[in-house]
Amino acid sequence: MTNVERFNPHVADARWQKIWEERSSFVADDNSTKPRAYVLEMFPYPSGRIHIGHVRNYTMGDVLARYKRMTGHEVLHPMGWDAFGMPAENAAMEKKVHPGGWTRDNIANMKAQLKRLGFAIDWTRELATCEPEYYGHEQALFLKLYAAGLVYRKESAVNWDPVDMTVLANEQVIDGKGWRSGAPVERRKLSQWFLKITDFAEELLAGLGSLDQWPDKVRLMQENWIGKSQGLKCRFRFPGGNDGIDVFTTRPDTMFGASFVAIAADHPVAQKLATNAPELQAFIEECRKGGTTAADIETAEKLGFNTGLTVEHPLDPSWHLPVYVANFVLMDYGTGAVFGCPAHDQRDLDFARKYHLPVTRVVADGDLTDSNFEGNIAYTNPGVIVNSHWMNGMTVDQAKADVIAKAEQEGWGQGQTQYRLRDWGVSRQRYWGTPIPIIHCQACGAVPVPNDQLPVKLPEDVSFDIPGNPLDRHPTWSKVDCPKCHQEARRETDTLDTFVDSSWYFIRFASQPHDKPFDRAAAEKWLPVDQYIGGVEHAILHLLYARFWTRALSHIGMIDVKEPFASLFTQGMVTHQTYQDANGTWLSPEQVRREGDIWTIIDSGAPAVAGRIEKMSKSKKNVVDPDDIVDQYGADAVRWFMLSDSPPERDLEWSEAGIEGCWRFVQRLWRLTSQVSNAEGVDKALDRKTHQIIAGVGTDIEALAFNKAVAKIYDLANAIEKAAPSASRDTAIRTIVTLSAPMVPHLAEEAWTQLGAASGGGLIADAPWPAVNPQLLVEDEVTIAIQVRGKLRDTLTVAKGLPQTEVEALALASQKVQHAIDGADIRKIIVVPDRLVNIVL
RNA sequence: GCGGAUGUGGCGGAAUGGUAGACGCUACAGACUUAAAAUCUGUUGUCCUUUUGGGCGUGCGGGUUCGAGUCCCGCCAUCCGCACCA
Repeated sequence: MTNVERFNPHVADARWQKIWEERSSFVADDNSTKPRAYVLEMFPYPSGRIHIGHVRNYTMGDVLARYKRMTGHEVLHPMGWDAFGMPAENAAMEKKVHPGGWTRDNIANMKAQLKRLGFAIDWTRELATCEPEYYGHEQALFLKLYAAGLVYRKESAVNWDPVDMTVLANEQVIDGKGWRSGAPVERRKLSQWFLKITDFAEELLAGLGSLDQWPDKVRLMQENWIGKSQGLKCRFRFPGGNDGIDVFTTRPDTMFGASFVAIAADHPVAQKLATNAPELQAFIEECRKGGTTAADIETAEKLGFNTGLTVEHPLDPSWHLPVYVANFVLMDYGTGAVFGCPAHDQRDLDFARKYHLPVTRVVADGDLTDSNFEGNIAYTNPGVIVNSHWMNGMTVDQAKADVIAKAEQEGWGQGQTQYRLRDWGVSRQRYWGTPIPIIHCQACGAVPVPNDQLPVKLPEDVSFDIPGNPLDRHPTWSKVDCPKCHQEARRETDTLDTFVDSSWYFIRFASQPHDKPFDRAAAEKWLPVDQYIGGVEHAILHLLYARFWTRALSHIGMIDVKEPFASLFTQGMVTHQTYQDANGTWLSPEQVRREGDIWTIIDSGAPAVAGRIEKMSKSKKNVVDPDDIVDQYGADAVRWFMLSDSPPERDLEWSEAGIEGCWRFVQRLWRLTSQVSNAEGVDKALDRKTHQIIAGVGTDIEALAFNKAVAKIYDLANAIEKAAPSASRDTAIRTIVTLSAPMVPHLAEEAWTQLGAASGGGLIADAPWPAVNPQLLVEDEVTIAIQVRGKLRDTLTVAKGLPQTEVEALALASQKVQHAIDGADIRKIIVVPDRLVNIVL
């Protein structure tokens, strides 16, 4: 093939990208009458450079978007920037740059990087959450939710870093110390804004049932996060009084097994007692100090403090139980108090053994019905109720219902549904976020900023040379008059959690008027997102918040969409081999050389160790920069690599050999396009292959099984190369270019022109997906497997639809089969039409 | 601890209960070339025979079935998520 020039991506990529842009090829038409497809990948945080995970994510979405265009859809495939957040403030502190400038520079760089990959994106809808045109509308939505009673303010405990003077997220507290300052973190009470996501707990849970295009894993994670449980809330009264301690339990059936009541350190009763009990005060302090890491919790001893108080058992007021303050009871779940039934709860048992409390069996463990419970492993399986007066003999479920009914009838408790989900605290004491549009007035309280004063813009003149929230110490920004009474007042200086920004961007993509967040009718035309693609790390927070926000907007009548993402796909990571030297210092792959199974450091000749294949990370020096590989191989080879081999939900290992292979295939495809012969004649076998593969690739792309689609295209390429020139072969060549167009669009455009298919200057991006001739999908000859006792002995190629008796006869005529039967009696013969014959001896 | 996923050649992975290993990578051999690159043609699960064939093979042990990588039961390993949630 010396006479054919190579495909040169360094020229072709940019040329086609320019043409797509000039022709607005990928701008979505709101008024189109075609069926719609909204394809969305999770928008990136503008950290500065795109990484290979972005490339994989956006390539997948791009293939789907381009395929949908080719199959006659009006496609919305937008891109934007999740542009608020802490890294910009950290950069401001470290590099003395303004967060806005830093962020906008990063966006410009990353946009240029994305453009080099030739994604079919409607850039006219680009948005960045840090721009007032976006966050101003977010403020308006926030105030709508506020007006609807879905936003409130309450005192809440936060992690406070006393050096940086800021609130830290739980993830930023490491071993009880601030991740940046290293100072011990304090628990502080601050007034914080909350969104009432718990109002939607049941809806969000029930809604998961309708999301049948979501991974089960993600639905399950959300289900667990919402954490619905049902049980009894009841009061254990102080003797003789009406006051008492409210307790929530999912096991009311075990109430006769109770031996103590335990309350959280932060429980009001404990707090009150502690005011004149220094020992209890000290114990409470001790509880608060306890670590919150997984290891801490697992090894933490169950500790309690006997308050000396007793309470009456609701089912027998003469029976008094001691009240402990215990370190394993959480204030923010249920009522912050539990009754302990040691025989049937492991924590309670640990606690009871330590403090020598009674352990009474009330659920039979098989034949074990003795009220005295032995051992240190609680029995939590189903069983029959014993040692429980009138409940004896009931099942656990019967007893639960019975106790709840009794409690409700007698008025000391009621059945209750409890959720683990808490309201969403959205206050952040930071600069680089959406200002919360509220004004605090001494006289009027919290007053919403009037709509005509939105957006509340961030001030530009801020300093980051001292810790704390720059908005808080800005000399003038927070000083405003109350919109109601016009007295001096103060702006809220907290900003919104960035998860709020990402909770509605997909609506703004669908409709972006200047004067309101979105136009209802326009947004509803596109929504819900038909296919959402992103990392599984967002399985809970982002996806739950976005679902909540959409439901909240629906609740207040702003949009009639319940679930924002009809179909969700979570893609795997891109991994790469790691290397270390003898001292454990990480080495980049370019620093090492392989000789057989021995790895050496190129510079020094010292031995290197090939480590685990891990997610690309700077610290492990195994990153590959997308720009570098696009420089080297062009966009199409990189895109092809991202789609090949690994199923998209699994991790993909980057490899030099792999990308080389992709480069070779791009060239091979290019060479094929020069082989159009204008020969005549039909090659029926190739026609069949072509049409089978058209059908298969389409099915695979719709299922996001890109690795399988890629394999089928290879298969067709192999078949074309082996075929003799014919009209069929020329058609197959045109077809393979079309089929691969969503994956390698630059090459496909180039080839399309070369093939003369682009008469009139048409683009393959606008070309229709090839039609399948169903007749060609049906083989007229089939290969039938012949088994003897389930083992393959021979294969026969026969006409499709050959009658069973004839197939049987042919099978038995086979020498190999006769040899395998070896004269034995044939008990029966199973015939699966057109597939196989199994001779049973 | 709870929940979930995964386990197939040297590697990534294919396979509506019906011919296991498609397709790619690697490796090896050959062709072309002065040579290299590129390209092309083979071979590439394993063992025995080395031609015909045949045995064994989808983490392990059972089961259902004419037939199991696939379905059921019990283990093991790895990975992920959640976690003192009453």
